[in-house]
Amino acid sequence: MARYAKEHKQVTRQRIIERAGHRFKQDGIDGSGISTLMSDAGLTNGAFYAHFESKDDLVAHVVAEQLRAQVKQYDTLRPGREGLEDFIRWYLSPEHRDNPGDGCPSAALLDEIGRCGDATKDAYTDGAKAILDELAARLAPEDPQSARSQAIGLYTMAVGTLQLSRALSDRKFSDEVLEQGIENALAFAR
Amino acid sequence: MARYAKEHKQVTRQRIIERAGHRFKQDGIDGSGISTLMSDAGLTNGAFYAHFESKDDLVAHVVAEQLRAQVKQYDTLRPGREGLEDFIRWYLSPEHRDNPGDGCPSAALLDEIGRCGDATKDAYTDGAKAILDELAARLAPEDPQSARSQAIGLYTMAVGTLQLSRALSDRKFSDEVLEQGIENALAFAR
DNA sequence: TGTACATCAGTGAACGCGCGTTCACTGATGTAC
DNA sequence: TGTACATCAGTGAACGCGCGTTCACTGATGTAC
Repeated sequence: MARYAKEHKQVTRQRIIERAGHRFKQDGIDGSGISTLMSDAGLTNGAFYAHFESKDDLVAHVVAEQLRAQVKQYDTLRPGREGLEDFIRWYLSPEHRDNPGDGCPSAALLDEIGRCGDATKDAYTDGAKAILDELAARLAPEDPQSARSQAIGLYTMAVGTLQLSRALSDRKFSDEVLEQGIENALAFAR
Repeated sequence: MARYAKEHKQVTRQRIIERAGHRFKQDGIDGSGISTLMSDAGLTNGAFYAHFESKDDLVAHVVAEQLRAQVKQYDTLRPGREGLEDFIRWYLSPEHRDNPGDGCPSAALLDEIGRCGDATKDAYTDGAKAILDELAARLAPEDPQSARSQAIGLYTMAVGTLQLSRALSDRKFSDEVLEQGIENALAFAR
């Protein structure tokens, strides 16, 4: 092995975290083994413990990173309520439904996170607060209290709708759920 | 072993399915092994394959049974919209949040079901249709089209809210999510 | 009425496998002299 | 300038364990004679 630049190990660690995010969202946390995760990052299983204390430790960092990425994604939207509509239409699209690995971590992993340890739940809690703040700021900057409530309703409805659409084997029904979900979310955000 | 009445094996099978429902909702599907499931039903691991073809086969039957039970539960509510309010207040209660094993299968397992095979998704799809029909009938019997859309919004928001509350390690924040969720759901169902 | 046998729900040990984790080792590089 | 050594990210085999699954067996009962 070559002797690398100072930031090399950090870069590798970041790559593991990002690829693991994709894998977890696709196959679930319990459904993703260390060997697969390391192979996704172009490494072998043995190197894992040079980067993380345990699988739980990785999971907590992945969850934090995933929610951070989702907040960042909001910056690419149009400002204010229009951006919120963009978000809803992207979130409840068939493309998002069919590509969980590239999508929202909450939709892919929320019930599994509920069964994780404190470190992971702490990471999720921090991320969720940031996401709800971001949504609330776009909903009603002048009335923080009702905006917060509305943000919770909007986000939970979006997450639940996408999860439901993914659990349905009837394609037409699944499409209908997404379409009605967009109407519901747009109406709720109004 | 005693020689049993004709329905004995069916009764045992049903017991396995019901206890497995509780276990799955508590520990996840991937998180529940055959030995544990059989021990929950008062049996040993070897008997499993006299009742089910495979774990997947059990999962599909458990999902079907769980949603059937949830539809049945609606019969215990007051009729019409009032019953819907009872449902929302029960669904988004701290008791429900803290006892996933006795609660809603969608909140506990929805994203995992999305990663299951066709048999399980088929079972979920049938059950979800029945639940949405039940909710829609209570929302607006006179306008089936908008009632269906509203039912989808109400159910997905309830599921997403409960999941979110379970994933938060901050108790106060979790309580707040439930309380705002009740307000959101009641407003949405109106 | 008594005995040999068929039934069959359930037992429990074993199968190969992949899990999370550990560890002795590799080998390309920078550094010391 | 050349050589011996320290560094350290990464390798890959191995650990014990629990997974889903298989199977020879058990033993209490009903039935046949």
